[in-house]
Amino acid sequence: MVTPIAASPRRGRGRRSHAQVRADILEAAGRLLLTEGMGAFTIERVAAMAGASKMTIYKWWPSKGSLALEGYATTIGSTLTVPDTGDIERDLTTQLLTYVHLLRDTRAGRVLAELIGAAQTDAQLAAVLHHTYSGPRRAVGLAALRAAQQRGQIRPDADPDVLIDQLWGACLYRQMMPDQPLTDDFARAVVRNVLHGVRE
Amino acid sequence: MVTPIAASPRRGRGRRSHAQVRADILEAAGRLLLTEGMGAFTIERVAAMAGASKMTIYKWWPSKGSLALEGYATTIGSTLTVPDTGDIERDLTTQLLTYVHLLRDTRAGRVLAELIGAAQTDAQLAAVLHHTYSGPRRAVGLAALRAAQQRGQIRPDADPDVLIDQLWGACLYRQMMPDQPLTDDFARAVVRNVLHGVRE
DNA sequence: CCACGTTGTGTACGGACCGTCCACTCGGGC
DNA sequence: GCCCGAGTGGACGGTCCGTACACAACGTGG
Repeated sequence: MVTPIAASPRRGRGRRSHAQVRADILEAAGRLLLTEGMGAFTIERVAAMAGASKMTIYKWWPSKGSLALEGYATTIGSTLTVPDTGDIERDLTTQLLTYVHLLRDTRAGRVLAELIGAAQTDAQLAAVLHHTYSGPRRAVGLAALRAAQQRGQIRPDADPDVLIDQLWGACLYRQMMPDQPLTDDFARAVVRNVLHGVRE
Repeated sequence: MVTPIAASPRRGRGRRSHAQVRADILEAAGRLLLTEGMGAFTIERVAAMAGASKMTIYKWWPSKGSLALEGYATTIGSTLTVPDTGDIERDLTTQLLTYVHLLRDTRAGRVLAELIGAAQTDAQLAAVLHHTYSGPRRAVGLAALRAAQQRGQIRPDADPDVLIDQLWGACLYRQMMPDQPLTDDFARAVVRNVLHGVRE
């Protein structure tokens, strides 16, 4: 038996409201995910923690992955900082440092890698992940890059989408395939390289 | 019941040699992995396909992931092409195009993403993956980049390790987080950007 | 004010795998 | 030719999946 999270003692075997049950389940999902990671994330355990029935969960979430991601999004929230100082190098560095900090220093970073990993064998999760996470993230970066192109700070023939992959993708790669440490200097170097080039 | 792969009919319930059993298991593992993917990869199914006992597998491989990866490596083999024309841009492009081709056009690409995904929740697999895959891969790229630095084609203050992540990492990111297609032009643009920079 | 439909709960089920254990049986080394 | 190491079949308890069914509260319409 796992300790239920319901703050107020469950009334008899009564019935919580639609919204309340949903909220309890999502909170339990987020908590389990952040404390024990995706490897221990199980629908049965979420149900037990939320004091809910598995049936209820299966009724509202199509897959384990989608529940996990929604629980993640609910408890973490997405803090997409969008600095715009007019200096693209400065702004990109700020954004990437924030991203590196998230990946390296918070539980959310670990969990994000695990979610992306799980999405490789869970098409459901992959789709939700695209809508919820990578889509918005990419959009924010694209906006900054396109604005810089308008201002003439970035060559007009450069494809902003490619840059996104070279910036954020590089960081995520270090997180998921860690032969090398993910440091602040790495983030700065990534921005510098792609802006100025390394060719002699 | 799954069709056993043993070419020669199993003799009674006799015993194959150490090496033979190992080989049969690895072949079965590789085949299962490439045909059905990591989602369907199960020790019990590998054992059934190889006509072996689960015990034997557990005796030699510490985790499901390590068996999967070794099966993968055995049947795919690693074809690390190392062109060296003296022109770093040309060589990097060649290497990356080969990589993109592997990721996009072969089953091995899909499986590789699934393996890296699984490694996010399987420390065993992560370790083996580092030794078997990402380490060597990085070493090959590093060699090319360092040589180019020696030749004065790349700025001496640029960190080759960072470049690896921006080149290969970017491609892998598109494979695992596919909001955008992984094309040949993408590979070429990635190399171009990081060598020449996109700053106006 | 009371029956009723809606909605969630408890409980149980068959199935798939996991990881482990034991009894048996070959084969090759002595 | 005998014996021990190594592999096999089979079975076990455990966890989790996904689903089914009967029942209990709630709130709403008659």
